[in-house]
Amino acid sequence: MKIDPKSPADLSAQIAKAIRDAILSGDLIVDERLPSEAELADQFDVSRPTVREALKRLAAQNLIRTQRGAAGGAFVRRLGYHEARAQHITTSTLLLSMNAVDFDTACEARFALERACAPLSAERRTADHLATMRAEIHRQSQPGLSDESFCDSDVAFHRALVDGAENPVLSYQLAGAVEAMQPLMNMITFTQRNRDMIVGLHTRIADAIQARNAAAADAALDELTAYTLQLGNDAMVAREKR
Amino acid sequence: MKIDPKSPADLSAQIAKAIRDAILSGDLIVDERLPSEAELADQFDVSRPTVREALKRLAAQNLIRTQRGAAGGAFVRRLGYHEARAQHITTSTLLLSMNAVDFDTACEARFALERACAPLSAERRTADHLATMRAEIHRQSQPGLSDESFCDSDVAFHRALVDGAENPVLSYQLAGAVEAMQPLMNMITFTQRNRDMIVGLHTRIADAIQARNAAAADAALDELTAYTLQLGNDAMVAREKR
DNA sequence: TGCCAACAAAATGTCAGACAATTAAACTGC
DNA sequence: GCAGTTTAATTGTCTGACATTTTGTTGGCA
Repeated sequence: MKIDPKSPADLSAQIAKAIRDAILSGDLIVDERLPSEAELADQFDVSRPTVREALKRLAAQNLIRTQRGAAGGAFVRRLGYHEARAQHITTSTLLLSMNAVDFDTACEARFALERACAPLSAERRTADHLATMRAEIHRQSQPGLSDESFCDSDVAFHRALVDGAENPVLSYQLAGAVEAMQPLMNMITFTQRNRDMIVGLHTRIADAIQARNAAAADAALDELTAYTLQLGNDAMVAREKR
Repeated sequence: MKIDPKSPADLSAQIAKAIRDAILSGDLIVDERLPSEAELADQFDVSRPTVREALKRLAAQNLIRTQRGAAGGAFVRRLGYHEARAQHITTSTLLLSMNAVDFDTACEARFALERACAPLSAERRTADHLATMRAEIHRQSQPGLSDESFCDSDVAFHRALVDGAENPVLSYQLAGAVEAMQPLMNMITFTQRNRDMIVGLHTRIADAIQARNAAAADAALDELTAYTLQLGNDAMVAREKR
């Protein structure tokens, strides 16, 4: 691992890159301890604060964790599904919020991906997944629910649908699409009639998944896609009038 | 923005979180300049190195960029598709490589998602997308191509397929699934017969997309999924025998 | 007046050294 | 052998300084 002190890039960025590459290439394996900050400073011929900045960069990317104390130091961190999911959601949310992605595009992407999971979910869903879906449908039917809570429940319902496919990679990928949509969905004000319609479609989806009927689930999702798009466009129109 | 000096968490982590929240909540908008390091140190009542560690954390997440010089400082950065894509791919690759995800699971997820894009791509693909697909098919047919180059071309082909849907959110999401699979695909040694088979299926897919025939594209992708799974399992068996 | 060069100012990048806090391991006395 | 204490290693933080880069300003000169 070498760095170029004459490069225009920050030393701490170069050091971070060198270590990151070592982790990605497998030179450093999970739970392996990196040299101490003082040793790294020696190796790269820089000061300790510079090394620390590099380590903080890696820590921000969840690549390492640090421990204080005698046997402490920086350790290569295992990136679990949970952290990866959280990172993916953050990135996706930021991408949507900072780039003025229109509702239609995000919505289309989300439902297209979700429909890819439905057949697998129909095949493999457990009783647990069904129970979660039913519980969320019940929650969505409660009168006096705030728009935010309704959206939360919506996300939970769809997450159960995706999880039913029993494929953690799929769940991870979908999390970014579904959860990142939430801020956009939250801009919609749901009338009671909207909610009844959505709850009805959710029920049809849950029924289809329970009956292991992929085609019926796909049809219901198709209708839900169209309805959501319509609601979003109505909200846009109302927003512009205001 | 406040921090708690008695919290067990690092001060730099707390400061980074405070600023990150300010960006995510919209208190700080794109291209806005943050206070200088010295001012932040004053505000949070910590030293400048601590502030710097916090800023490096944010820089590692592509949330800010820094400029040196008189009118320099830290600026809120717009997260573009390109950076988001790169981050997503890094996270996905790491997730797959560090968690011993089995080939079948990753493969299933990838092709399920890709099949979700095929109908849209059949509808909207431009001549450019088709040309890229044909070019990659031609490259894959070249004799003497290394396994790595073959995989690269495979990724490029599928990327063109996904891009054909003309939905940047879909392209972004799919990048994680398709590109992160590459290290796993690279473990496969392709015989000439394998390649012929894959090129044939790719040709059928390109033909279907060109004819705007979603059903035919889906069928070909289905066969490609099954064939890839078989190749992967063969490779696993060969690996264990060794 | 208008332009160019030199200089000053502001900001980040880097360094050195020190001390505090925390933790595991070594040691010591019983 | 064990419990309590000490010690050493390591990260976390602070202070102060200097280097580097960039911008703005100011002064002189045509």
